[in-house]
Amino acid sequence: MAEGQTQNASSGQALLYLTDEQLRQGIEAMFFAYRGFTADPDRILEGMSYGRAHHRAIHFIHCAPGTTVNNLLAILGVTKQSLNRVLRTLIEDGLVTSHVGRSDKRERHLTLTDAGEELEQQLSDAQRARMRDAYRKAGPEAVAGFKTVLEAMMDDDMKRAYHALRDGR
Amino acid sequence: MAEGQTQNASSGQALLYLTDEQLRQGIEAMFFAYRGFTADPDRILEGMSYGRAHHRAIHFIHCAPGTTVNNLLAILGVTKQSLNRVLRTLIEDGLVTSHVGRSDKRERHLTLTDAGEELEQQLSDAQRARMRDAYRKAGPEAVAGFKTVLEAMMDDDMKRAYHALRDGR
DNA sequence: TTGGAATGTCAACAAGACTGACGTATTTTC
DNA sequence: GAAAATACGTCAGTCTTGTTGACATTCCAA
Repeated sequence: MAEGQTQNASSGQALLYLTDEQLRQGIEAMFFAYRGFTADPDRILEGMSYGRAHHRAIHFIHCAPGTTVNNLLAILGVTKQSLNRVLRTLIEDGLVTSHVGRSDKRERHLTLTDAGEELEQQLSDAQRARMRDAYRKAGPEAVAGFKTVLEAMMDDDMKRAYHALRDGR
Repeated sequence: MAEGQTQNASSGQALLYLTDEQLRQGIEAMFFAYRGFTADPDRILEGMSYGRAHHRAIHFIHCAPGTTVNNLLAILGVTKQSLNRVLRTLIEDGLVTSHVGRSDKRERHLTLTDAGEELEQQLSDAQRARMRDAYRKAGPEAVAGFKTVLEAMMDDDMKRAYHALRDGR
């Protein structure tokens, strides 16, 4: 408790950015920013019987076409039952296709159809537009810092997933 | 569509950080980092019949003791009915007190009890610990950039709420 | 003083997460 | 070749957290 104070007293001016108050500000910034981050795609999705869960699935299938269900599960961090509900509707609606694996026939490889790609574009255009504005306002140094801190906040296995996606492109 | 390309071609090297690929990376970083951000409090809350919604309410009541339900509503961005369910359990369990307003008897003023403050400490200690680690790893310049970008991502009314909280302390 | 606006509560419902159990096909291991 | 492990799908039930709609109370202004 009162770790901020301890930090503060023991290490002087240089670590002022680690006070409890500064951390609390960061926490709140994270909360409000995440709301903005999801607001635009949510708006698009609402009224078309899809939600944020569908968006996430579409996003990562787009990034890693032909990925397996298990793979997607690990990235999204949900149960297969939960993912299955989402995938089923996406497949029924013709946005995603599921192909039996060639080498391992137990696996299902997921890909976006043309309609799926179209929706993905629509959603990520909206999300990127906000991101681009924020990046432009903040400038390249701020963006570099932004990514550094975000990466430091991740759990190790998420960091792995993050890098796997990055390097896979 | 393909705005990233346009940007790229039209403005040369200086704006390379605004390519679609860079933006996509930022989006994914935001997704994975938010998971880490909520993981520790979630772990504490699980099994005590509370969830993230309770955490959020407790957090902001702690920051602005005596705040009204309406006020909290605006900050959290949910419906009053949704907040009410959460508040009711917190009040029943003796973590929050609700006092009828003196000047305006329609209002309820919310405060944390000692037990509420205790839980708040426990939760925010966990969340701050992760934040502090991330901050320390990233360094002060990165943290400054982090906050700049997050603020630029917020909607205007969230930005207002964010600053109101900051300045109120 | 009366009608509209604001504040908050109760009830019912939906999305999306979870667990647990089970079935099937396929691959791997012994 | 039989047994165990893996990958996937599904049914059923629960929980949290969001939503609307209806309603009571209180305040304020015409």
